[in-house]
Amino acid sequence: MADNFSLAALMFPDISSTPDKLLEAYPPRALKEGALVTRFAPSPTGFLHIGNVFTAMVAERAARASGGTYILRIEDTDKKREVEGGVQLLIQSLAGFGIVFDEGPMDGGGERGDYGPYTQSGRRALYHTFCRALVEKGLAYPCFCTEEALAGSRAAQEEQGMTPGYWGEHAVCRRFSPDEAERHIKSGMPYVVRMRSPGKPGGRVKFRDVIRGDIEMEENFLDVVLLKKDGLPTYHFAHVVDDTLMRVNQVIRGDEWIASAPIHLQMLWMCGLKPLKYAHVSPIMKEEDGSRRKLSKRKDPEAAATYFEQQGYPSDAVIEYLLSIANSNYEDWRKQNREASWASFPFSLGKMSASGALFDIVKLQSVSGDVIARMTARQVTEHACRWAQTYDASLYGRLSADLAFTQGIFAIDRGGSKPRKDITRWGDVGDYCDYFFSSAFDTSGLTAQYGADVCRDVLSAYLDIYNPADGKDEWFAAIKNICGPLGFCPDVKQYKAEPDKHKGHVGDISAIIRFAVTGRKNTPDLHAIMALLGENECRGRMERCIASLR
RNA sequence: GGCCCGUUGGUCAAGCGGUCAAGACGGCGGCCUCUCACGCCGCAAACAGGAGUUCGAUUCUCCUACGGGUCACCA
Repeated sequence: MADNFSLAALMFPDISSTPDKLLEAYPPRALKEGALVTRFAPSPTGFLHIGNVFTAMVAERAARASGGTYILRIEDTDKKREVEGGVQLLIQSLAGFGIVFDEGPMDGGGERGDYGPYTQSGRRALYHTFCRALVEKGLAYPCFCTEEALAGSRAAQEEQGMTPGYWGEHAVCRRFSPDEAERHIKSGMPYVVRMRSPGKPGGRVKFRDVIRGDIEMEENFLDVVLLKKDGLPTYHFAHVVDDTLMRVNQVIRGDEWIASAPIHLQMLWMCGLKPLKYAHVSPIMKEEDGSRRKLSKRKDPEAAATYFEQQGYPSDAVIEYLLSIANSNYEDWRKQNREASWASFPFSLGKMSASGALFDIVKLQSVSGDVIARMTARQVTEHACRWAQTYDASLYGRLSADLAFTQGIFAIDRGGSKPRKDITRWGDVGDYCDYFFSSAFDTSGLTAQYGADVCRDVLSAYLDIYNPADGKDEWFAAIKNICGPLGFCPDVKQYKAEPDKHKGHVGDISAIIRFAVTGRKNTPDLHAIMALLGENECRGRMERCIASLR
C-alpha cells in the first residue's frame, strides 16, 4: 500500500539527505550587527540591462555599506534562454562598473564561497531534498496534466470569470492518492511537482518591504509548480531554497517580483523555513509619447549596459548617476566629499524611492562631466586612450603618438577649484582636441567677421612682438600693447562705454589670434594652448593664416 | 478583469499634521571675464482630482483618474 513516503522515495530515489541536514551544512553566517547578505541572481542570457546594473549595484552597496557579503548566483534553470559564455561576460561587465562579488562564480572559471554551488543547475540535489520532504509530508505532489489540459482548464476558468490557475476543481492531480500517483509515475508519464497550497481565495498575507513598507495582499492559493518536468526548480522554489541555504538575509530584486511574494512566503512556511526579508527595487523607466515604460532592450539602445562604455561614459559616472537615483542625498554627499570614492558613500536601502525613475541622459552627462573634471590630466589621458583604442582607431593614433603632449592638452584648465567640464564622455575628446593635431583650418569665418585686412594687420603685428617665453600675464599684456596702434581698445569696459572710438577691443585681437592658431572662436586658455603647441607651430599657423588671407 | 504598487516643478527628488513646500539637473537672466567653459547670484516652474478626519492637511482615511507591475513547467 503506497503512502507519501513511498511516493517520495519513488520520485527521489537518489535523495537521502533532509532539509535539516542541509541547514546544518550551510550554517548561519558569523555576521556583525546589521550586516546584510545580499545577492544578485541573473539568468545568463548574455545581455546586461542597465536596470540589472542598477539592481546589482543597489544590492552591492547595501552589502558593502553594512559590512556584509555580496553573492552572485546564476539562475540557469531555463535552458532555453541560456547563452554560451554569458556568465563570464556578466562578471566582466559588472566588474567594469566596479561591482565585484564576495562569493559566486568567478571570472575565468571556478567559484568562491562556502555556500555553493552558486549555479542553480548544480544545486539539483538541494532542491530535490526539500521537495522530497514536502512530498513525504503530503505538501507536494506530482502533477501529470499536459500543457493542453492546463490550457483548457485555464480557458474554462477565464470564461467563468474565476481566477485561472491550478486550484479547486481544476487541480485534478492534487486529489490523486499516493497509489494513483505511483501508478502514473511507474507507467512513465512525465510530471511536474506542485505544492499543495494551504491558501484560500480571499485569505490575506502581510509582509514588510524595506523599500515600500507594509504590503498586504491576497494569499496564494494556487498549487504552484516546484519542479519542472526536467527536474529543475522554478524560480519560486529555487529562490526559497537558495536564499535560505545561502543565508541571504536581505533579498533585493526587481519589483516585478512583488506580486509573487505571497507564493514565496507560503513556500517558506510550508518548508518550515523563516520568512525572508525583501526589498523590491523599482525599474528604470523611459518616457515615450507621454507615458512611461520600462527601458526596453529592443527599442532603447541605452538599455544595454554596454551602450555607456561605447559612448565613452566613465563607469564611475554611470554608477554615480545610478547612485543619485537610488539615494537622492548622494549629490549632497558628493558636494561635501569632492574627492571621495562613491564606494565610501553611506548607502541606505531605506532611502530608496518606491516609484520608478525616468532615465535622464542629460543628468548623466552632468554627473559624467563632474566625474571627468575631478580626474587628473594623466587619468584623462589614460581613459581617453583606452577608450579610443577600441572605439576610435584614428583618434587613438593621434592621442598615443606623443603621450606627454596629449597629457598636456588635458592639463589645460584642469586642476584647481574650477576645472572645465566640457568633456562628458570619451567620445567628446576627438572634437575637443582636434586642432592640436591638425592645422588645416578654414579661415573664411575669420575674414567674414573682421575682414582680411584687419586680420592680416593684427597677426603681423602680433608676430612681431610674439615671445614664446612670456608667462600668461606678459602674454596678455603684449596683446593689449598692440591694441592701440591697430585702433583697438585694450580695455573692454572702456570700449563698451565708447564703442565708436575704436575698431574693437582686446577680445577681438585675441579672437583673431585664437582663430589663426586653433581654427576656432572658442577654446580653453589660449596662452596655455600656444605654450603647448610651441613657437614654431604657432608662428607657422599664424603665417599660413596670413598667407591664406592674401 | 482580479490582486498589488505608484502619483510633489520638464527630470531626479526632500518632506514624514503647522514650512514663504528644500536641493540637484535642465531652462532663462545676470555677474565674473580676452573667447568658451568653470564659478557665483538670481528667475520661472510642483503637492493628479474629490470627499472626509483634524483647530490645521503635501503628510492620515476613503473614492476617482492616470501610470506601472503581475496573474507560465520564463526569470
